[in-house]
Amino acid sequence: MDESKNLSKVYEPAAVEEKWYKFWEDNKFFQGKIEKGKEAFSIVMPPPNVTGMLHMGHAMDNTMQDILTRYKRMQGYNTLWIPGTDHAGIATQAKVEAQIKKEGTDRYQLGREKFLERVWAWKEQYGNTITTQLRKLGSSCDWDRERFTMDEGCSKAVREAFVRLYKKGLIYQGNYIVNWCPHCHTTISDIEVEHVEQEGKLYHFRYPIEGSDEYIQIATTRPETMFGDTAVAVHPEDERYQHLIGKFAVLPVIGRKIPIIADEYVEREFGTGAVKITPSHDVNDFEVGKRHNLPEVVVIDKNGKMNENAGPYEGMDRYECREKLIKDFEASGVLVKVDDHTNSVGHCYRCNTVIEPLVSKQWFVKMKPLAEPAMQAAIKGDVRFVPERFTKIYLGWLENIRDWCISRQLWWGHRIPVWYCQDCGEVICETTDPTVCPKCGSHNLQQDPDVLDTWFSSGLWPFSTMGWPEKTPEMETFYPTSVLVTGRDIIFFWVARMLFDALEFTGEVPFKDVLIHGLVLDSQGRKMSKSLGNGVDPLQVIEEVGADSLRFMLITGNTPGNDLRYRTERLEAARNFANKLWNAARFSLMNLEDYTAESSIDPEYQVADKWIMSRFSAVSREVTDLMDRYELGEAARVIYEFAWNELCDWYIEIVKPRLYGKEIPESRYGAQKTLAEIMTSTMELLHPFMPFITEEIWQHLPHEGETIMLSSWPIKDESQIDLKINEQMNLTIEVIRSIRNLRSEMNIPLGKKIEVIINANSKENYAYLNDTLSYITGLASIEKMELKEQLSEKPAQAVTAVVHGIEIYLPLKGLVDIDKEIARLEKELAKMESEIKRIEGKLANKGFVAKAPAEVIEKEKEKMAKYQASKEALLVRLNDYRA
RNA sequence: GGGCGAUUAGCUCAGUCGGUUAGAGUACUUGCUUGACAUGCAAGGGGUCGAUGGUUCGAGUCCAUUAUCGCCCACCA
Repeated sequence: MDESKNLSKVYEPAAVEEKWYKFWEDNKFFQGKIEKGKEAFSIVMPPPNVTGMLHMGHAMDNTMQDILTRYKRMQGYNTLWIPGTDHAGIATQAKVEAQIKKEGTDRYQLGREKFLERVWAWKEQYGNTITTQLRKLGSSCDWDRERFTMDEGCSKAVREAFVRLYKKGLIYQGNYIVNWCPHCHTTISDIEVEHVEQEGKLYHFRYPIEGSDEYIQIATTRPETMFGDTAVAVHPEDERYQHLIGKFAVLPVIGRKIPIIADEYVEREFGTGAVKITPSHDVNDFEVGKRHNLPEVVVIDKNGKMNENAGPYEGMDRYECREKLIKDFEASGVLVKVDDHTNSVGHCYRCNTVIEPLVSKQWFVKMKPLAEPAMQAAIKGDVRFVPERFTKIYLGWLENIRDWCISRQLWWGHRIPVWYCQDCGEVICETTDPTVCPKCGSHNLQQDPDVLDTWFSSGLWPFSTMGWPEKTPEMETFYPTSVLVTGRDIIFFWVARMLFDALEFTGEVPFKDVLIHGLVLDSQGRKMSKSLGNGVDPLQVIEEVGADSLRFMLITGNTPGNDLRYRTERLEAARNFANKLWNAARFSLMNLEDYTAESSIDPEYQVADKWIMSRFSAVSREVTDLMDRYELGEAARVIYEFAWNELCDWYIEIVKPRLYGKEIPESRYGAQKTLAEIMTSTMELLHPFMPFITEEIWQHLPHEGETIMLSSWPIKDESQIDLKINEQMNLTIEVIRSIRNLRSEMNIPLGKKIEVIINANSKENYAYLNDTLSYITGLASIEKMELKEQLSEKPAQAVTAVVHGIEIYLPLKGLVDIDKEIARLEKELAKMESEIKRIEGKLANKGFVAKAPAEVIEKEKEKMAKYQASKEALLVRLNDYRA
């Protein structure tokens, strides 16, 4: 163990953090134990992408989880925090595809098997990056239970879940309109589509009516889809078009006949009131098409290019086609006019390509039956969102949910466990790979080429990580988990899906509380993003100021659900706090070198000792309450203020003379004992927030046990809160402040010793101050002090301050400017009078006296008495001067 | 088109059940090489809590209206 003398003046986190993390991990302190009869606390980590890097969002999310986990662990819960990573289908595959592109090849040339080998190799190479980074942050998760969404167990869970849903009829295959990303070359689900308002054009075309000279004018934002038109729709009650319903329009260029139909979906006021219907490339048109049995003509292929149905435009990119078409139609007179028009266009959330809605054969999860129990769980309160307002957002989403398209045309992911018999067409879906068709006996089976949406496996995460579908000890001990901590941006993607999956497969909610936090924004309030280049790297920050400071910065001043701006000033404040703690520890250790917990000396405890212990009791209780309500930012603030203001600025300053001087061993020993205890307890209270520095300091201090992380949460008995002592110290502090203030106003530097006369003006105050006189002389740098219960003769040449009726005189022979002094006292008097007037008004208010709680009234009366006493003292002094 | 959040000191933000003289960090002013810490100490200045109306003995806090900014959701071509 280091000697305190060797502690550097400035805290150096790097070595300390590495040392302790290794110590904790090597000793398996993070491990969740399979124990019966001990209350469990469990969290599953939202799995970061396996090839990802730790960003500020992760740092905040995991700091919150770690704080809760460490807190509960110290409270004696059997604690488990399961870490893990997500295979992140599209993102990871895209990275590897980019890599092999540089080698001049692509996945199709490579083939499925070879390509997957490359992805696994990539995963092996980069998969540890983020878990290493999470360790640097101090995350106390159980690494022995680390999981990966594509490991054997999780894959088994995915398979089981799919088969169960399939057999229940909740997974089905069908030809529907889906969101296709022409760049990622796969379908994506509705929530993976980001709608962006865009300035676009509204093109008006005229289609000739068959067998007539008439035209029908339609308006569209997507001219190129006209080759897929299979009808023109008008509102059934639209008088303008009554005579055309049932007739046919003729598509320009290709000359195909399409019916004019009536459907209430059409808004008469919009455009021309006539809509071209393209069932295979528009979600609404798809619905209309279903209602009217319209054929579906696909005209845009999976690369976003026009196909053979686009006649002369075949092979063109969809936007190229649009341009060409407009030019051609302008010439041929089909184009009537072009209006400016803003509309919302769907983009792929991964690559930002404009989504092409198209009809294709995909797998879907039927949502209504799953959504209902998931909604009920929130309504009944089985699951609770913090802050509560997110319940409404969650419910709103589930209420309007549409079926979930889960098949992805990727290779990296869980392959859909469905086989098709090539001979009889039988569809086989089982938990074990089939080798023979149960219907025709054929061995010619082929597995569905697609993989599942990454979020399909994420939804199972809270229980797949615990070994479901097996009845594992983990499931029995730790499931359902206690709380889920996550960002509000993935409530739909993830939280909702875990809820309906858990209810379906385990019959229980997967977690009781959902703690939602906001985003970490840059200093200007913008989202941190790669493209903006405004992201701050948490690892660099850790390197510079340490993980503790980063954690503290991410937690303080943050409210659940709200965004947090990253500002270097705040980080510096956190770093300064760490340094402050460090130096308080240095001070303590310097003065505890000869300290032993057991001694023949009888400790003498003074007011300050009792006060700091009393304050700690109150603070630890408040912190505990705040933690239990997930008010982590407030809890951190309360500890900060206690440690810096009360402990460092007051207690340590007061206790110095007792520690330095060895003349009264009992007093010194009492101070040592209190200091040792308060420092240790404060480190424990702060440990969940700043695990490294608290461990380092704690280990140097007298302590019991191997590690601070397994010490008991330092909540004190309420009976240790001593209000009388608090009052006495507060009075002492105010007196010291007043004297310091006088010095400052009179320009007397602290170095210069002064003489002070105090007239307590009451028995009680006299007794109080008499007890703490040495603190006053010490902290106000007083050479000669005179304290009287009632001063018979008041000093003539002195400046005066009054606090709670106590008169404080600072004799300054020949230096007192009487006029200035009178002005100063008058100002003070005016202040008192205005306060008195305010309280008088309150107390004169019949309603207040009748309805306010007794203690509130009592408080007001006490204040009144104090102000009155001060006022009178001031008046007397003023009269002396005026006389 | 709906919903949510924010609006408090120059700046960035806390303020939970309505009840001290509304707080912190930072910035600012003044003075300090006080034997833990200048990443520090001491003393200060700085706020009509976005606006209006209401409920209440009492409102930063609750209700209504409204303004500005931000976010989310929604199939008007």
